[in-house]
Amino acid sequence: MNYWLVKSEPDECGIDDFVASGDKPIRWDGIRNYQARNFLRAMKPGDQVLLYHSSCKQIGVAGVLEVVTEPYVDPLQFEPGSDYYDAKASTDKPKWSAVDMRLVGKAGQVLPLATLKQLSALQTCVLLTRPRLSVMPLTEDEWQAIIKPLGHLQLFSEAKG
DNA sequence: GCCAACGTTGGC
DNA sequence: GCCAACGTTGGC
Repeated sequence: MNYWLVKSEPDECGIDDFVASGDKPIRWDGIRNYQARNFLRAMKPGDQVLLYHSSCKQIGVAGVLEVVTEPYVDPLQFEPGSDYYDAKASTDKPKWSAVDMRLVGKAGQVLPLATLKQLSALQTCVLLTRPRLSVMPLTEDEWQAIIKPLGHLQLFSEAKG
């Protein structure tokens, strides 16, 4: 099993969207960066994923997701109306991939970026060393270092409240 | 293949 | 709104 971190603006797709979706997975699509895509393509069902909220009031880790499908062709690349349409992609030669994820749990509080920056285990973490990458792997040590201070996770049934 | 110009991400 | 850090594009 692998560990990952994905970034999203909560206005686009945040932890509360996963809470609202409950058991039903949400498609993680619209990745249009090759490095991020290549990491996404390495995802397997059962992999654990931290959801990071970016460009918002409370920047930081908001909860835990789980990969539920193998990576598959992102359909948005073929939809001319979509923000994620790619004229150079064809059904013969698709360029971009997506996976489905579902909520594992929502953090009681967002674990802020400022706190992450202080964790010694994260000093070499891709999150802090490589800006602008929206899908990245985490080592088990990095995962543990974030999960601990993240505290109790509300399961989707709880989080719905 | 090089590199300048431009666009995007994302924290502050 | 600003700007640093990148990635992409396109001329040559």
